[in-house]
Amino acid sequence: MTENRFDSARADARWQAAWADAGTFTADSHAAKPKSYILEMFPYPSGRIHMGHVRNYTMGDVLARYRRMRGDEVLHPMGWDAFGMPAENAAMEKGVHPGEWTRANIAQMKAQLKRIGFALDWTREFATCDPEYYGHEQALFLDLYEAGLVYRRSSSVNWDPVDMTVLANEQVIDGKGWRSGAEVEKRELDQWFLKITDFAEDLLAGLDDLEDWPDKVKLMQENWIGKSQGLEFSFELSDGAKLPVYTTRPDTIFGASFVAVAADHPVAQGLSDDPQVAAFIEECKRGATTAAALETAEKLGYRTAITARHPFTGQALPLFIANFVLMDYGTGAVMGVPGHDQRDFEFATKYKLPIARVVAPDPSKADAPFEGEAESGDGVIVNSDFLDGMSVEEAKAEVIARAENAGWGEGTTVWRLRDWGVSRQRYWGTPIPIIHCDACGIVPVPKDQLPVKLPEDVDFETPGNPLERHPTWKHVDCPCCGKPARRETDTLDTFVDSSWYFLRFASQPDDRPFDPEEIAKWLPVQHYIGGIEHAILHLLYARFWTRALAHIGKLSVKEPFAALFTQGMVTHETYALGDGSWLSPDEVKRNGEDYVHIESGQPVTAGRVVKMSKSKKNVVDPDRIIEQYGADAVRWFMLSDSPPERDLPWSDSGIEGCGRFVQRLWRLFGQFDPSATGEDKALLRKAHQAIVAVAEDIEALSFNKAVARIYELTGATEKAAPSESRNFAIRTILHLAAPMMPHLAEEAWAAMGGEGLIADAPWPEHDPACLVEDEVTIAVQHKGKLRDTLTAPKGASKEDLEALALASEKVQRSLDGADIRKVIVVPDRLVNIVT
RNA sequence: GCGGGUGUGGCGGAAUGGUAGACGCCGGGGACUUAAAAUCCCCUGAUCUUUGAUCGUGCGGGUUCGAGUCCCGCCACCCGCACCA
Repeated sequence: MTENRFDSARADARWQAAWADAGTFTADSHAAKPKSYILEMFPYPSGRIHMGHVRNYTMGDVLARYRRMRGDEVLHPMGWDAFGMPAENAAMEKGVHPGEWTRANIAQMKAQLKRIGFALDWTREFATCDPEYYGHEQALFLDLYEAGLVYRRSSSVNWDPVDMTVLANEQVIDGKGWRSGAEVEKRELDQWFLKITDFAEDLLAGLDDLEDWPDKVKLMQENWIGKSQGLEFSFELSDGAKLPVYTTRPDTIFGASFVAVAADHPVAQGLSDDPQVAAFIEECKRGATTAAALETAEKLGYRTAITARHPFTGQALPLFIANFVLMDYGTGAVMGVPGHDQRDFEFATKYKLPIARVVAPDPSKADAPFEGEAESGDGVIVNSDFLDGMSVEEAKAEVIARAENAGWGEGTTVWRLRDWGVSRQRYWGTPIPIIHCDACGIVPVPKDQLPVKLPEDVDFETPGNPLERHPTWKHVDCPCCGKPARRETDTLDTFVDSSWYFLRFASQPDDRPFDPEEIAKWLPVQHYIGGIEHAILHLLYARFWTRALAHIGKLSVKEPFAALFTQGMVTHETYALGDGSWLSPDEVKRNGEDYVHIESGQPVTAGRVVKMSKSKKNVVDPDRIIEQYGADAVRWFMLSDSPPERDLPWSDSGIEGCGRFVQRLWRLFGQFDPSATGEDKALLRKAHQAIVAVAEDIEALSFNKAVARIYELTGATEKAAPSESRNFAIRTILHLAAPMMPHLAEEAWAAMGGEGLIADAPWPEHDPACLVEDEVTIAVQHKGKLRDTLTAPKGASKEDLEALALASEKVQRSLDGADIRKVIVVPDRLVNIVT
């Protein structure tokens, strides 16, 4: 009696061991083959692999296995983004050392990944918390420091009062910390910065070359970098001072009716002895923090006694302190042109300031009134002296030219992008390799003393930075003068760790961070796959870091990721009890149309389908599913149905279907019959068509379509009678499905007596001659509707097709004797009869 | 507010301007079985006067012999940014 069920538990383990023993997926930098670097964003070792990881890594895995079948030497590595706050939180909550906690999580998650059978090169695995890794990172930091791309300054920072740490602008969402969700405060601290702004222009221009990045991501980066061009010029103030302002609309300068500065602008601060001014400044600080408040915030101003002299008309414009002017953009001061800027319009309306028109649709409408809002669109300049009649663009250039000639202003570019603050007042991160000496100032740690290792004996009893409190760690002798000095106790933002890990995967010498020549063999990454949530932060930093290293001659590549793919999330229905508490899918059962709580029998409300998250309890544990259905069924599910960029709704019946299909294929593979003879031309054609189509689909990352093709070919093959062609079709399915269901494929390959591992077998060749159809189905339309379908020989003439169509009984009935005005024939496709 | 995306059966989704709904899931019917599981077969957009016809891809127009697809104007939802001068 033959076993006719595929035993996934046995097969999964067997083939995972076989790949590991053979070193199948170990990448060889010296191989003569073409190289493919397939990379998925490495995970934070939070404790367990979740379905989102499984989906992400399955996509990369299919690509990696496919590229191997296509003859490439593939680098498909995995590692751990291992520094970060959760480890410290665990330390505080459970009294376990962050390193210990992290290592245990890594061990667990690695075992989980292995059970899914990913084609990973584990020989290159590392964690960013390995001293070897962060030691090299410290060396790179010092390289950038020497190149002048790192600096320290006191600055107002975003302080997260819950996590007790500094956040980058990018980590503040709606005025709240991205992790803790706590309201962010402002604090003055000495901080380390990376000069990402030096590369603003280049980072922006580089986006144009990233053809295989989603437009959405490029646009988000473009907006984040925020280039704007305009005029910076100074107003002479009535108190004799000069006030620099920045405007992108110098063409509207004759429409200026006031000048405004930010509440924290020096001019405003200079007036703060006046209690009214001080009170207004306080009010501004209180108001504008959250997005919700900003949306409805009224434009508020305080009119000072100072006036500003208009550079052309000499008119005295009132100077306001205004709540809508931002200190950290441009110069922190603006000229107010109410007619052509909505904020200025609202402000002028409230404070009864003149609203002049200086741009009009055409010169005859120079005095047209405004209809309740500013007009920021294009037009012709009016009421503006020498600018009258010019276009907006001409006028901009003219004003800039005159300002530059007269010396009171110049054309400038202003960026939204800020330098990257990398200091974190945290223990579990890469120590910044700097020593502070009272005599010598800031002294880099000599490279031969790297890595600066984190001390192991730390306590997490009190919030804040344990490095600061450590009894000995920060006390060192100055490398310059030998006198007692202090170590920097800040650690690096973990985004630094993930800004170069892809380089270390490609090349990992002991004595330096990487070898540029070896990097050049693999980079840029051919497919980089991860979540859209990294569209700005990680991806911009990685692009910057790579550029910065290229800039100082450490690298020859500038763009790390040739193609980016942002995959959708794995979602699941949510379940809630009447009191609003969430239930996990295990806790509910279906009762007809409704759900009930298994334990209490209470009715359960099925809610929206949203991203799986612990807080909503709508998670499904991959391990449990693998145990039940095997790795291949889970992998297949991750690839089926939803296009990869969209969300994938998890369903129990879906995974059951995948489990059934694994068994169905296993039965079909068992029908491979070496003694069968004869040709089945139609099936042969379908098999060859599938070879072409599945390859195209995989290359386009349309895994859902590749899956559908395999289903189709499977269905056709099952129905076909035994023949040599059928054997070919069976073998074809085996190869096409191998990147997606590798364990089943190996097991069947071995059972069929295939040589070696199917993981090493090439992608099947298609025969173009077999693709050609000899018969085609022709649609016949009349009055724009389908009336009949006919079978005709491929390549039949227009005349023949027309005659065939008119001979159809159904067509004749539809025509009902009407006069035929025109017949349109598309060869091999359709006949459309117009009456 | 600005920018981007999406909208197709009960559900996930297919469809170079050329047979809308491939493929999967759910559902219905049947076969096999003492019974069940498993498996296999058939049906499965809506409506109607059901050998057939009409309607149907968010809504309203348009181009075309022919529109899910192209153009114009809306609507809804999702995502990103947000007082950026």
